[in-house]
Amino acid sequence: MEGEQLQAIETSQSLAERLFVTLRGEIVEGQIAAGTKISEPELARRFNASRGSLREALMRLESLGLLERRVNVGARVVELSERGLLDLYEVREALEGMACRLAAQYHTDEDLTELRQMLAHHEKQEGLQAGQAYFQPEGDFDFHFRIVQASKNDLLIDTLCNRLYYRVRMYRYQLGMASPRAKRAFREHSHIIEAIEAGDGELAELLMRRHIRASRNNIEKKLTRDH
Amino acid sequence: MEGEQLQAIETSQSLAERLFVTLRGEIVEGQIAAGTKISEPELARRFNASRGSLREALMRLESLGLLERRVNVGARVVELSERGLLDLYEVREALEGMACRLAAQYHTDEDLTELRQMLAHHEKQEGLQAGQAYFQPEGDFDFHFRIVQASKNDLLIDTLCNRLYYRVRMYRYQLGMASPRAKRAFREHSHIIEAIEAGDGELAELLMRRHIRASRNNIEKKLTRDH
DNA sequence: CTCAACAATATTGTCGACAATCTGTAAGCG
DNA sequence: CGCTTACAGATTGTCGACAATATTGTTGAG
Repeated sequence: MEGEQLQAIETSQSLAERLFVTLRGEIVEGQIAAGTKISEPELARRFNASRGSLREALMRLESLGLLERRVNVGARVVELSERGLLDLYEVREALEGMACRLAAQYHTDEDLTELRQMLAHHEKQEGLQAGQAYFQPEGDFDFHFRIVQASKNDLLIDTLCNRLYYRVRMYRYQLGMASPRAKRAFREHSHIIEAIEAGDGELAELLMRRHIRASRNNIEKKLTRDH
Repeated sequence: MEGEQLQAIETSQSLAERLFVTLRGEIVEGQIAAGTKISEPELARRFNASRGSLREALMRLESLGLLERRVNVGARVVELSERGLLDLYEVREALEGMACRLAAQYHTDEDLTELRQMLAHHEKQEGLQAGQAYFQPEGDFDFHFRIVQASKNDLLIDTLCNRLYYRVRMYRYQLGMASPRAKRAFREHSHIIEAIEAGDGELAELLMRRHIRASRNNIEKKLTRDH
């Protein structure tokens, strides 16, 4: 039994880094199910890596909030809960709202160009979407990602893009929260960009918060329906 | 030359954990200066620990944003910048504002009792404060800490209390940003608690954001004065 | 039959050594 | 004289082995 190859395509920086990226993907996409107990020796053998390198990857995953580690017990993939998802949206509302406020003030011309371009691409895809919102989630993702970049606040960018968003994607993949409100989301995105372009930070923040809260309410409703 | 003892008083969970706590304290308080290059072998010898255990501590410090690590180069204590401090306050404004909104809705009776108690203690100390705002910073800290706890949003609590606040304290210690606006801060704290008690989340958020933004403006003014 | 103490097993925490990579210095060349 | 290139030293990345701890299964007493 051979250890498997882990993405040789990546610019291989360090083994631990590659393990981290690979495992992060598998956890986010659910190939390693939520709540799973992680066995260090087993995973190490699987990738033909030492336990040390693997442990480094695990610790990074922990700092992402994708794993929970307890001393002398081991690591488990984080459990997905309704409460956790709703909490996440509250934090996003606060953070992305601020990102919009800042983006309205500090965005570059390039930021706006890319945002508009993204929106157009978005609209085109939406045209041939008749019930199947397949690529919508990733598109929505790019939009939020790009807005945050425009805020020019490195701490904010890091917190959202390198931390929370992986958790968001994990929930989307595994609880399948693809927004069935694609058309509405598109209009909201459009208005947000306009506010940013107009330099109206206050409005931009308000719209983004309302946008995210609408998603949250949508989820909350769906969850209580399945109760 | 003997390796030094690291807080035996702590409930020793694991060596790496203790190393982490110790180093975190030294970085926050500036005993290990900002921008310092970290030598793994040197620190390992200093604590009579193996490099492996030390590396684990370093990685946790990195995830706190207190260290920056680059592959095959090593770790440096993060550099303190004016921009970094202002960024930090923007994120706090967003997050703690939301914390207040949630606290107004979800706080327990115990939360309110502790907050009021803290405020009273705070007021008493302020009486004998005539220019020396020594303990003020920590008191202010406890207040914000307690508010966040009352939000009952685990992700928000973790992000602020286990991440950002260490960075805040590092800036306070090393750039000495003890608020010279103690009396005013006290009144603002008082009003925030009242809003939370009244269950007025909207007002509580507004007041907290204004409170933090006032601190930020204060800092910004001081920085431009020293230009 | 249930519960508690104990032994066996497996897993995690810690360590020291080796290999890969970077930094700084000095020699060679244009 | 300045720039590139080779070398030496040191540091980081990776590995396998040992010790400490938790978990599981078993046995015996009540």
